[in-house]
Amino acid sequence: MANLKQIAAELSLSVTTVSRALKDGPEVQPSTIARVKEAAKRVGYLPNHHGRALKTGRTQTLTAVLPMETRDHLSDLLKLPLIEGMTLAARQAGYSLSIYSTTPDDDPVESVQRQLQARSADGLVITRLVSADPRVKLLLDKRMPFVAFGRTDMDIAYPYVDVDNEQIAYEATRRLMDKGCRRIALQLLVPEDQASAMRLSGYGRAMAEAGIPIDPSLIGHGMFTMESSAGWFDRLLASSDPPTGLACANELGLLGALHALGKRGLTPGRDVHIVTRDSTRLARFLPAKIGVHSVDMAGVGRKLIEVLESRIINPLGPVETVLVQGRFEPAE
Amino acid sequence: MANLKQIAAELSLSVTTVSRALKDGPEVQPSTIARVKEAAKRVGYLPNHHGRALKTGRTQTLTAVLPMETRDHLSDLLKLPLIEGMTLAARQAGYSLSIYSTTPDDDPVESVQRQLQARSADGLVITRLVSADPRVKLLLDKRMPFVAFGRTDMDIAYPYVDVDNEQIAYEATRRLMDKGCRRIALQLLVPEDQASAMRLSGYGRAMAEAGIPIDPSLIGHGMFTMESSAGWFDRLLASSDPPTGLACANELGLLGALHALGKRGLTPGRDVHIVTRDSTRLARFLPAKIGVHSVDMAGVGRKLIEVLESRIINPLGPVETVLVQGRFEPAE
DNA sequence: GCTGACCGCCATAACGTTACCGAATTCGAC
DNA sequence: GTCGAATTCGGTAACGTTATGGCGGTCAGC
Repeated sequence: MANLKQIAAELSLSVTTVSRALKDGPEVQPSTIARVKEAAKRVGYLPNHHGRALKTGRTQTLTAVLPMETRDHLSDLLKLPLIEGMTLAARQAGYSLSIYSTTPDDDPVESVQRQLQARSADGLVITRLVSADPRVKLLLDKRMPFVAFGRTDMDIAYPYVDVDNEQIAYEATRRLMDKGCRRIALQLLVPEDQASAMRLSGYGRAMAEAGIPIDPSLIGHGMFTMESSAGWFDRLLASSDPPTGLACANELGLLGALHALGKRGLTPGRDVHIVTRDSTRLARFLPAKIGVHSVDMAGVGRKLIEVLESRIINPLGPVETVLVQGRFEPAE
Repeated sequence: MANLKQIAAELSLSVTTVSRALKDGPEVQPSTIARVKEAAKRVGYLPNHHGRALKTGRTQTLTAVLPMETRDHLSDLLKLPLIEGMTLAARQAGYSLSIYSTTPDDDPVESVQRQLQARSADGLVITRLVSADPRVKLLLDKRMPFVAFGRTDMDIAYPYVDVDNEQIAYEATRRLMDKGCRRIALQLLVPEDQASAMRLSGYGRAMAEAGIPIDPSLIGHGMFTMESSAGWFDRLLASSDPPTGLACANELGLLGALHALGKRGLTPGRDVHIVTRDSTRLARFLPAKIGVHSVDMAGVGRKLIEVLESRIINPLGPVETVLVQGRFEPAE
């Protein structure tokens, strides 16, 4: 409703001067700036987002592309603190955050293409990277500021924030070994997923150090729902040589595994040792002996926005990369 | 990059004609429409969001104001399917969804004021309504299309989607009674919260029907974290006349309660009967006997967007209100 | 053959903002 | 007293889109 023209008319100034005064332009007399700001406050002026965006080409919005693992909205719970961390940080930096959820039916590359063409965001957050993720090259080519949550194994420099999945998986495996486990099961998401690859790598490193050969049948893929985790772990428990330790992919994987254990009357921490990621602090509240490590996902969200923002401000600056460590609960 | 002017120049048409052709304007020859559309596809034309918004006053974005219960990102988990349901429905309707997270420090009314002044959204989703919510009147006055997730007890017509908390709490309480419980504890969020008020009402109705007087000491407020729930329930269990049944506020409340039970070596389903809401399907996977009922939060999200959309299209149309029922797991 | 209706298209203006250039005034310096 | 520089402001144009009035041409009706 209130716009520059109205303020200008009221103060007998030009629109240009009002615009400049509101951003403390050096070409405007201090007394005029004060008058303009007072009037702007009085009429409740807020700059029109679209007028500004049209003129400057910058939109003051960021878009996060977040994949849903399944069609029926059973997503990894750590997304919630991630979203909340991102929106708060974005707001603080003067941006608004748009969420673009994609289903497994959506092509990830096409989703990014859409965002590129619509150019309605100043920057993009992409997640769930795969080993040779074509989106990275695409966004770099098109010079669209972005930050990745996750890494690729490509030999290109690009800004990312990632969790040190390799180290986390290594430590998780070591913890299970400390409990005496030698047959250790590992939950992963999709094999192409870089985070899963890193976790497998950390798992492999710990196993190699201990001189334990890796049994592929103990490694489960597609563990993003409680159902798949429960079914998979149930089959493992029924095998002739069941695992004595388990490293879960996330809270959902944990709950599925607990379900399978409960069905068989087994007790976690006694019959099978379990370590899980727990960014929602859910696992540590369960009345069961479970080793937990957590990653501050809200912090990751904030960091993502920070990196993205500095990328937007200075697209040619140094490429920031952040590697976030997990925090393990002290072993009892 | 590609805009109407380029297409017009390429086809030796006017910008006006191209614009009309792309929306199948009746004033344009069918053959011209075909030519324009072909060219648009070829150059990868997508309408500039801000140019259109500036001209038409409509932005094609919706904003959902979502409060975080605590400062440290431990929010009610049902928000995740809610967000996913909303973004998908919004995308399908041609809108993008912006998330505006608020902390407990933010004033809810001021948050809405901000959105109003910035007028960068065509519609608003507000949540966590209180009994006499000033936001409803404010938005109605300013003629900003909105939909509420939750209700007030004000005597004004406004569009909302709500969960039938009264009925759910009634049924939950009845279930606990069927198990033989008479001392039934109830978890609520903030007392001003309308959802909590409804749950208290349904609880009261069931108790009255059974002729059981209500013991205020069994009703806990502020149960949005696992910690608060655990502490509260632990104190209840330590009392001289501990509860034998518990109706949890949500998954977090449940986990807190389970924690308190576990600490004392008590077993849910035997020592204390528990019923909980479970929109993430988390509770039913726990290896514990817990009665669960769920609300399809993704469906609620979709419904919210549907109602909001029809509100935007026809602001003077009938006020849609939707009451979503919970679904109880069959009692064993 | 003239009128009027209609079809298909164009030119212009406007949404609110900012970038750019230019103009008016003041002031100090010589 | 003249000149140039600095200060302070205004006018114009442009971002990409759509709404509006209008304009030439065709065609049916009388």
